[in-house]
Amino acid sequence: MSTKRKTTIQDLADYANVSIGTVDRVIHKRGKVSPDKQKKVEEAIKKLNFNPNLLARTLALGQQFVICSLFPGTTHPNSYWSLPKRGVTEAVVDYRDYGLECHAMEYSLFDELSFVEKADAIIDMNPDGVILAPLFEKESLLFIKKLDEKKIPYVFIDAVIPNQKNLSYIGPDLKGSGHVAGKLMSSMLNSFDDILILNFVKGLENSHINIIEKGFREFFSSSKDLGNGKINSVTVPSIEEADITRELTKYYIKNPETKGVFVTNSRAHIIAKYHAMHELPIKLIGFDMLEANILEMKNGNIDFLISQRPISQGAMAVKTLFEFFVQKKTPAKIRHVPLDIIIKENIDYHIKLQEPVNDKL
Amino acid sequence: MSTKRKTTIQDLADYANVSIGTVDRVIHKRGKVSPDKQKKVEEAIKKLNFNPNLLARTLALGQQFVICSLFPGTTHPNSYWSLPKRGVTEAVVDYRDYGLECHAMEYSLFDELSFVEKADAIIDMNPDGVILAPLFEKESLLFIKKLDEKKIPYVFIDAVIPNQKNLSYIGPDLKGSGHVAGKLMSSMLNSFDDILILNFVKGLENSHINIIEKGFREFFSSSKDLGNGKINSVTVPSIEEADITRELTKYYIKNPETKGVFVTNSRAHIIAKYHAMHELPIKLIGFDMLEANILEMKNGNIDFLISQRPISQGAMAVKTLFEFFVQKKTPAKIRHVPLDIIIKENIDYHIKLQEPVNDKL
DNA sequence: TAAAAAAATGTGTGCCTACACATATTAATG
DNA sequence: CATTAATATGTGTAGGCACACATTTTTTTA
Repeated sequence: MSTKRKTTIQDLADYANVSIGTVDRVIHKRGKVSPDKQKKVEEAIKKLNFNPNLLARTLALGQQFVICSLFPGTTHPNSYWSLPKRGVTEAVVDYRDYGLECHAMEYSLFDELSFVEKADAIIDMNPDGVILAPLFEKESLLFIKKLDEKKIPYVFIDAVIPNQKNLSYIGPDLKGSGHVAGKLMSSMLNSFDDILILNFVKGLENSHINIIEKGFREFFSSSKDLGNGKINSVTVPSIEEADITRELTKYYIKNPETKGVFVTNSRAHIIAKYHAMHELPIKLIGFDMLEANILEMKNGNIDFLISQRPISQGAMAVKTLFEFFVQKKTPAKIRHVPLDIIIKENIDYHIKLQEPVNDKL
Repeated sequence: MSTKRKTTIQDLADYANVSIGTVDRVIHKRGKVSPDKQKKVEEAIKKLNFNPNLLARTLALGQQFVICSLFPGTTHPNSYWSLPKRGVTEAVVDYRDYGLECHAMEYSLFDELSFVEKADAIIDMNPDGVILAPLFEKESLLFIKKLDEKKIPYVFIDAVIPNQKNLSYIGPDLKGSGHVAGKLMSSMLNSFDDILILNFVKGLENSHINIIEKGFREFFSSSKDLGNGKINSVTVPSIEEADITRELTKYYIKNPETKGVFVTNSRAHIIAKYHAMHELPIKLIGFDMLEANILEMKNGNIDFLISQRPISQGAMAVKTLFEFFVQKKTPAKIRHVPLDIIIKENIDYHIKLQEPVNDKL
């Protein structure tokens, strides 16, 4: 099956009776072209509908882009942060032939110093772009100040520090995720049922949590028909299962009428197991499709999970930087990922999508 | 920022003390290489971690791929089928430089003959691959028989004819979508509430609808605690608003206790308007993020929409064919898209994702 | 008006691969 | 051992583009 060839610069040159060198100067606005030929070439570009071949261009330029990612380390093999990381890795493969390379750096969520160390290492590496999950706000600010100085573009992922010069933020709308959780909770409960909001503290995640909780409460307060029960929030200053269990027991003994729990991070599975063990018919909503959460959802111990497409986030971040480098595309400053509502009945399709792609060659 | 260059075939040649011609023969298993040099080159590939540059390869081959899509025509500007079409178009742009070209064909959902005509046109065109929405089963079977004869690979999208030689099916799990709808409905209603399943007929969609309805009923029958109310189904043999309204009125007068409606296609917006007009507090679940459905959801007249990522479907189909052509990747035969649960609170994020990408260059 | 300077335009090479073709090496045959 | 056949190996070119450099044309200056 043959079809019309694509227009090349040689075609333009022929049309305008000039050499490809002149065409090239026009295309790249390098000047040194007489006005009449300039016009003629521009006419050719329009008339022949010229689109430069990105492949050939890339090949000719032989450019090399190095980006660094700085994410929290994956404590468990299937923890949340392995997912954005996966998205980055997969996207980098797509752009490998275009000269893109990525160095993945990790810091510990329990150690600000590790963040600083890795950040410095990135600065030393002098990359072309950075993908950053700015969970330590203070340290992140110091880091991006250096990036700004070196004019290295950076993309925030998953979390955001407002009013910075980041190229883009790719992640959830935290308040919106609270709204979604509120709606889902209200659809399962009666308006007078009591609800518990459960926060965990670790590092600087606090500020985020507050916004999620705010959104959740906002949903109920925006309607007089809803949320006539109590909505309490408890913050457990630990992510240890023992600590959580203890706090939970304390709370439930005091508040036996609790009908729904909203866990503002990815650890709903711990609560789910607790509910199952104590045969508590309490509705449960949490975040993220971790292995453990998937299991508890399938066991019927989690009713809704809200997922923020962590893999897509990673892939989008890479794509954003690449398009900025190669095509000078300026992305939207804020790009909220869809908040996927996961239930037992549709979770398998989402898992399938998470699975690595098939064999090569 | 400089970094180690990527390994080229020249590097391999140097390492193995042969010419690039020999390297090429090894890479492409063209034979005519002495065993010792063969081994040496293979060693070089491993040691230098060689990955052929897809860009240079594509450029060198100068290959041209032509695919055709055969979808139902878009009756309204924002109808369902404009979305997969959008996905195809956008993906084709991504692969344009790789020599991919797509001819979009459309048939009328009310005219089998138009399908046959376009199908024949595609056969005449002798494309390298086809993306097909096989909504007319009988005619589709004739079409793919011809495709099989000509060894033209094809991908089913949105709908599937079982047991064919299609490269892949990309679309929803229909029964699963019924399960999801069932779960969502049950979460909103009491177990003894009456439910109406609403089907519309147009063309051969019937068979699909039956499966969706089956899934919906299956969900309720699988639990003794649920679905103790009546679950009736009505099939309206038209998609005209007037006809639908009449049938609905007839039904509601006979069944005033109806508490929930499940519309098995994308026309929930019509029912939504009816409910609003008559002030009926009936829960409503439908499919697909059409403009009209989005509006009614925002108005509060639709509770849940189930979306099957129509844009992704189109994009995935293109990607599948391309990877099959270029990288000989064999896709999974069935790829069910995630069933997105859309509510008023998360619809905006999904709309944003649907919007066309930003400016170029 | 010739020479020098400036501006405009053209040419050639590299990027990496695939493939046709040319050449070199080895094996087989009389 | 010379000759042919078979096999192995090397070379050249195309593909579209960017860029450095060479060459031509025009303008300026003495």
